Amino acid sequence: MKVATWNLNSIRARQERLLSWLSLQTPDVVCLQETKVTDEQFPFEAMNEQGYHAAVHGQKTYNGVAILSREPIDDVRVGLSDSIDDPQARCISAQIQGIRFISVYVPNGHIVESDKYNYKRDWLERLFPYLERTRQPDTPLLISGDFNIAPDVEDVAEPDVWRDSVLFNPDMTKVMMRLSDWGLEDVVRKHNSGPELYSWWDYRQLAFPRNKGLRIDHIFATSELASLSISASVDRDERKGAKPSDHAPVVAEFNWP
DNA sequence: ATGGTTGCTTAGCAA
Repeated sequence: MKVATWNLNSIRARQERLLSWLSLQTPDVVCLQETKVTDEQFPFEAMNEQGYHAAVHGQKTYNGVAILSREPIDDVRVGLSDSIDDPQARCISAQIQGIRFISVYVPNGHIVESDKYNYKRDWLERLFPYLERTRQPDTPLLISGDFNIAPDVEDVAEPDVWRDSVLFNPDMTKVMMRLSDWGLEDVVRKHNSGPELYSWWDYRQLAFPRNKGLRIDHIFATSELASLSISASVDRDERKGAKPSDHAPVVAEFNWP
Protein backbone atom coordinates (compact mmCIF):
# COMPACT_ATOMS: atom_id res chain seq x y z
CA MET A 1 0.00 0.00 0.00
CA LYS A 2 1.32 3.39 -1.03
CA VAL A 3 0.27 6.26 1.24
CA ALA A 4 0.94 9.96 0.65
CA THR A 5 0.36 13.29 2.33
CA TRP A 6 0.35 16.59 0.46
CA ASN A 7 -0.43 20.15 1.41
CA LEU A 8 -1.84 21.39 -1.91
CA ASN A 9 -2.24 25.08 -1.06
CA SER A 10 -5.64 25.12 -2.85
CA ILE A 11 -7.07 22.13 -4.68
CA ARG A 12 -8.52 24.46 -7.30
CA ALA A 13 -5.13 25.98 -8.12
CA ARG A 14 -3.53 22.52 -8.00
CA GLN A 15 -6.17 20.27 -9.56
CA GLU A 16 -4.30 19.56 -12.80
CA ARG A 17 -1.05 18.90 -10.97
CA LEU A 18 -2.85 16.65 -8.50
CA LEU A 19 -4.46 14.60 -11.25
CA SER A 20 -1.17 14.19 -13.15
CA TRP A 21 0.59 13.22 -9.95
CA LEU A 22 -2.08 10.65 -9.06
CA SER A 23 -1.81 9.01 -12.46
CA LEU A 24 2.00 9.02 -12.25
CA GLN A 25 2.39 7.76 -8.65
CA THR A 26 -0.87 5.80 -8.25
CA PRO A 27 -0.96 6.07 -4.45
CA ASP A 28 -3.62 4.01 -2.66
CA VAL A 29 -4.40 6.65 -0.04
CA VAL A 30 -3.65 10.39 -0.08
CA CYS A 31 -4.12 12.74 2.86
CA LEU A 32 -4.59 16.29 1.60
CA GLN A 33 -4.36 19.63 3.40
CA GLU A 34 -5.16 23.24 2.57
CA THR A 35 -7.77 22.33 -0.01
CA LYS A 36 -9.27 25.80 0.58
CA VAL A 37 -12.72 24.81 -0.67
CA THR A 38 -16.11 24.14 0.84
CA ASP A 39 -17.34 20.56 0.57
CA GLU A 40 -19.67 21.68 -2.22
CA GLN A 41 -16.73 23.03 -4.23
CA PHE A 42 -14.59 19.88 -3.86
CA PRO A 43 -13.87 18.28 -7.28
CA PHE A 44 -15.40 14.89 -6.44
CA GLU A 45 -16.11 14.09 -10.08
CA ALA A 46 -12.53 14.65 -11.25
CA MET A 47 -11.22 12.51 -8.37
CA ASN A 48 -13.72 9.75 -9.11
CA GLU A 49 -12.75 9.76 -12.78
CA GLN A 50 -9.15 9.34 -11.65
CA GLY A 51 -10.21 6.28 -9.65
CA TYR A 52 -10.45 7.76 -6.16
CA HIS A 53 -13.10 7.98 -3.51
CA ALA A 54 -12.91 11.16 -1.44
CA ALA A 55 -13.79 12.09 2.13
CA VAL A 56 -13.68 15.82 2.73
CA HIS A 57 -13.83 18.40 5.50
CA GLY A 58 -13.52 21.86 4.05
CA GLN A 59 -14.44 25.47 4.58
CA LYS A 60 -14.44 28.67 2.57
CA THR A 61 -11.07 30.29 1.74
CA TYR A 62 -8.85 28.69 4.39
CA ASN A 63 -7.68 25.29 5.67
CA GLY A 64 -9.60 22.21 4.52
CA VAL A 65 -8.52 18.56 4.67
CA ALA A 66 -9.44 15.45 2.70
CA ILE A 67 -8.60 11.79 2.20
CA LEU A 68 -8.49 10.15 -1.23
CA SER A 69 -8.57 6.37 -1.58
CA ARG A 70 -8.71 3.79 -4.35
CA GLU A 71 -10.47 1.36 -2.01
CA PRO A 72 -13.77 2.27 -0.30
CA ILE A 73 -13.71 4.70 2.61
CA ASP A 74 -15.68 3.93 5.79
CA ASP A 75 -16.59 5.65 9.04
CA VAL A 76 -15.53 9.21 8.17
CA ARG A 77 -15.17 11.58 11.14
CA VAL A 78 -14.44 15.28 10.89
CA GLY A 79 -12.88 17.72 13.34
CA LEU A 80 -11.34 16.87 16.70
CA SER A 81 -14.79 15.94 18.06
CA ASP A 82 -14.35 17.56 21.47
CA SER A 83 -16.28 20.22 23.38
CA ILE A 84 -14.43 23.11 21.70
CA ASP A 85 -16.41 25.04 19.10
CA ASP A 86 -13.76 25.29 16.37
CA PRO A 87 -14.76 26.51 12.90
CA GLN A 88 -11.35 25.69 11.35
CA ALA A 89 -11.38 22.54 9.19
CA ARG A 90 -8.10 20.86 10.12
CA CYS A 91 -8.78 17.19 10.81
CA ILE A 92 -10.51 14.29 9.10
CA SER A 93 -10.25 10.57 9.74
CA ALA A 94 -11.55 7.46 8.02
CA GLN A 95 -11.25 3.70 7.96
CA ILE A 96 -9.66 2.24 4.79
CA GLN A 97 -8.55 -1.37 4.31
CA GLY A 98 -8.46 -1.99 8.04
CA ILE A 99 -6.38 1.10 8.87
CA ARG A 100 -7.57 4.25 10.63
CA PHE A 101 -6.21 7.19 8.61
CA ILE A 102 -6.06 10.75 9.95
CA SER A 103 -5.26 13.79 7.80
CA VAL A 104 -4.26 16.86 9.81
CA TYR A 105 -3.43 20.44 9.02
CA VAL A 106 -1.86 21.70 12.23
CA PRO A 107 -2.12 25.49 12.71
CA ASN A 108 0.96 27.40 11.55
CA GLY A 109 1.11 29.70 14.57
CA HIS A 110 2.34 32.84 12.79
CA ILE A 111 4.63 34.24 15.55
CA VAL A 112 5.56 32.79 18.95
CA GLU A 113 3.38 34.22 21.74
CA SER A 114 0.74 35.44 19.27
CA ASP A 115 -2.93 34.46 19.50
CA LYS A 116 -2.36 32.19 16.51
CA TYR A 117 0.50 30.45 18.28
CA ASN A 118 -1.64 29.94 21.38
CA TYR A 119 -4.27 28.40 19.13
CA LYS A 120 -1.60 26.10 17.66
CA ARG A 121 -0.50 24.97 21.13
CA ASP A 122 -4.11 24.47 22.25
CA TRP A 123 -4.91 22.57 19.07
CA LEU A 124 -1.95 20.23 19.61
CA GLU A 125 -3.08 19.70 23.22
CA ARG A 126 -6.48 18.67 21.89
CA LEU A 127 -4.86 16.26 19.42
CA PHE A 128 -3.70 13.80 22.10
CA PRO A 129 -7.11 13.12 23.68
CA TYR A 130 -8.44 12.90 20.11
CA LEU A 131 -5.87 10.20 19.33
CA GLU A 132 -6.82 8.45 22.57
CA ARG A 133 -10.48 8.45 21.57
CA THR A 134 -9.68 7.38 18.02
CA ARG A 135 -7.31 4.53 18.88
CA GLN A 136 -8.88 1.12 18.65
CA PRO A 137 -7.35 -2.20 19.63
CA ASP A 138 -6.22 -4.26 16.65
CA THR A 139 -6.64 -1.36 14.20
CA PRO A 140 -3.40 0.23 12.99
CA LEU A 141 -3.45 4.01 13.00
CA LEU A 142 -1.72 6.32 10.53
CA ILE A 143 -1.71 10.08 11.02
CA SER A 144 -0.21 12.25 8.33
CA GLY A 145 -0.33 15.82 7.23
CA ASP A 146 1.18 19.26 7.51
CA PHE A 147 2.23 19.39 11.17
CA ASN A 148 3.90 22.81 10.80
CA ILE A 149 6.65 21.41 13.04
CA ALA A 150 10.24 20.55 12.17
CA PRO A 151 11.02 17.90 14.77
CA ASP A 152 14.79 18.22 14.89
CA VAL A 153 17.68 20.43 13.83
CA GLU A 154 18.43 18.17 10.85
CA ASP A 155 14.90 18.92 9.56
CA VAL A 156 15.82 22.58 9.05
CA ALA A 157 18.15 23.83 6.30
CA GLU A 158 18.96 27.02 8.18
CA PRO A 159 18.62 26.32 11.91
CA ASP A 160 19.96 29.72 12.90
CA VAL A 161 17.23 31.43 10.89
CA TRP A 162 14.41 29.21 12.16
CA ARG A 163 15.46 28.42 15.74
CA ASP A 164 12.74 29.46 18.24
CA SER A 165 10.26 30.15 15.44
CA VAL A 166 6.74 28.71 15.47
CA LEU A 167 7.90 25.85 13.20
CA PHE A 168 11.04 24.93 15.12
CA ASN A 169 11.42 25.43 18.86
CA PRO A 170 11.88 23.27 21.98
CA ASP A 171 8.15 23.17 22.79
CA MET A 172 7.28 21.95 19.28
CA THR A 173 10.08 19.36 19.44
CA LYS A 174 8.49 18.15 22.69
CA VAL A 175 5.16 17.72 20.93
CA MET A 176 6.81 15.47 18.36
CA MET A 177 8.43 13.48 21.16
CA ARG A 178 5.01 13.10 22.79
CA LEU A 179 3.71 11.60 19.53
CA SER A 180 6.56 9.12 19.73
CA ASP A 181 5.83 8.40 23.41
CA TRP A 182 2.20 7.87 22.49
CA GLY A 183 3.24 5.09 20.14
CA LEU A 184 3.55 6.78 16.76
CA GLU A 185 6.66 6.35 14.66
CA ASP A 186 8.00 8.86 12.12
CA VAL A 187 7.92 6.56 9.09
CA VAL A 188 9.76 9.02 6.82
CA ARG A 189 12.67 9.48 9.18
CA LYS A 190 12.85 5.72 9.70
CA HIS A 191 13.86 5.25 6.07
CA ASN A 192 15.88 8.47 5.62
CA SER A 193 18.62 9.04 8.15
CA GLY A 194 20.48 11.84 6.40
CA PRO A 195 20.02 15.63 6.38
CA GLU A 196 18.58 17.81 3.61
CA LEU A 197 15.24 16.07 3.49
CA TYR A 198 12.62 18.79 3.36
CA SER A 199 8.93 18.93 2.48
CA TRP A 200 8.27 22.68 2.39
CA TRP A 201 10.11 25.60 0.83
CA ASP A 202 8.99 29.22 1.05
CA TYR A 203 7.83 30.69 -2.27
CA ARG A 204 10.08 33.66 -1.57
CA GLN A 205 13.84 34.16 -1.65
CA LEU A 206 14.45 31.34 -4.16
CA ALA A 207 14.13 28.97 -1.23
CA PHE A 208 13.51 25.88 -3.36
CA PRO A 209 16.41 26.19 -5.85
CA ARG A 210 18.66 26.95 -2.88
CA ASN A 211 17.08 23.99 -1.02
CA LYS A 212 16.40 26.13 2.03
CA GLY A 213 13.49 24.05 3.28
CA LEU A 214 12.01 22.46 6.37
CA ARG A 215 10.62 19.00 6.96
CA ILE A 216 7.22 19.81 8.42
CA ASP A 217 4.97 17.29 6.61
CA HIS A 218 4.98 13.89 8.26
CA ILE A 219 3.65 10.36 8.18
CA PHE A 220 3.32 8.69 11.58
CA ALA A 221 2.09 5.16 12.15
CA THR A 222 1.55 2.91 15.14
CA SER A 223 4.39 0.47 15.69
CA GLU A 224 2.94 -2.66 14.04
CA LEU A 225 2.13 -0.70 10.88
CA ALA A 226 5.39 1.25 10.96
CA SER A 227 7.27 -2.04 11.13
CA LEU A 228 5.57 -3.02 7.86
CA SER A 229 6.82 0.11 6.08
CA ILE A 230 9.16 -0.65 3.17
CA SER A 231 10.21 2.82 2.07
CA ALA A 232 9.44 6.51 2.41
CA SER A 233 10.46 9.61 0.54
CA VAL A 234 9.68 13.20 -0.39
CA ASP A 235 8.61 13.69 -3.99
CA ARG A 236 10.82 16.71 -4.47
CA ASP A 237 10.18 16.82 -8.22
CA GLU A 238 6.59 17.89 -7.56
CA ARG A 239 7.88 21.18 -6.13
CA LYS A 240 9.45 21.97 -9.53
CA GLY A 241 7.92 23.51 -12.64
CA ALA A 242 4.97 25.82 -13.15
CA LYS A 243 2.56 26.63 -10.34
CA PRO A 244 3.75 24.19 -7.69
CA SER A 245 2.41 24.02 -4.15
CA ASP A 246 4.94 25.27 -1.63
CA HIS A 247 4.84 21.72 -0.17
CA ALA A 248 6.02 18.53 -1.87
CA PRO A 249 4.13 15.24 -1.43
CA VAL A 250 5.53 12.83 1.15
CA VAL A 251 5.10 9.14 0.33
CA ALA A 252 5.45 5.88 2.25
CA GLU A 253 4.96 2.27 1.19
CA PHE A 254 3.74 -0.53 3.42
CA ASN A 255 3.50 -4.30 3.22
CA TRP A 256 -0.26 -4.07 3.75
CA PRO A 257 -2.62 -5.85 3.53
C1' DA B 1 18.07 46.98 -0.10
C1' DT B 2 14.14 46.24 6.48
C1' DG B 3 11.71 43.21 0.75
C1' DG B 4 11.18 39.17 -1.53
C1' DT B 5 5.57 34.89 -3.35
C1' DT B 6 1.20 32.71 -3.77
C1' DG B 7 -3.91 32.03 -3.16
C1' DC B 8 -8.31 33.82 -2.14
C1' DT B 9 -10.80 37.63 -2.69
C1' DT B 10 -10.72 42.19 -4.19
C1' DA B 11 -7.18 45.30 0.27
C1' DG B 12 -5.88 42.48 3.27
C1' DC B 13 -5.13 38.18 5.44
C1' DA B 14 -2.79 33.72 5.81
C1' DA B 15 1.02 31.00 4.99
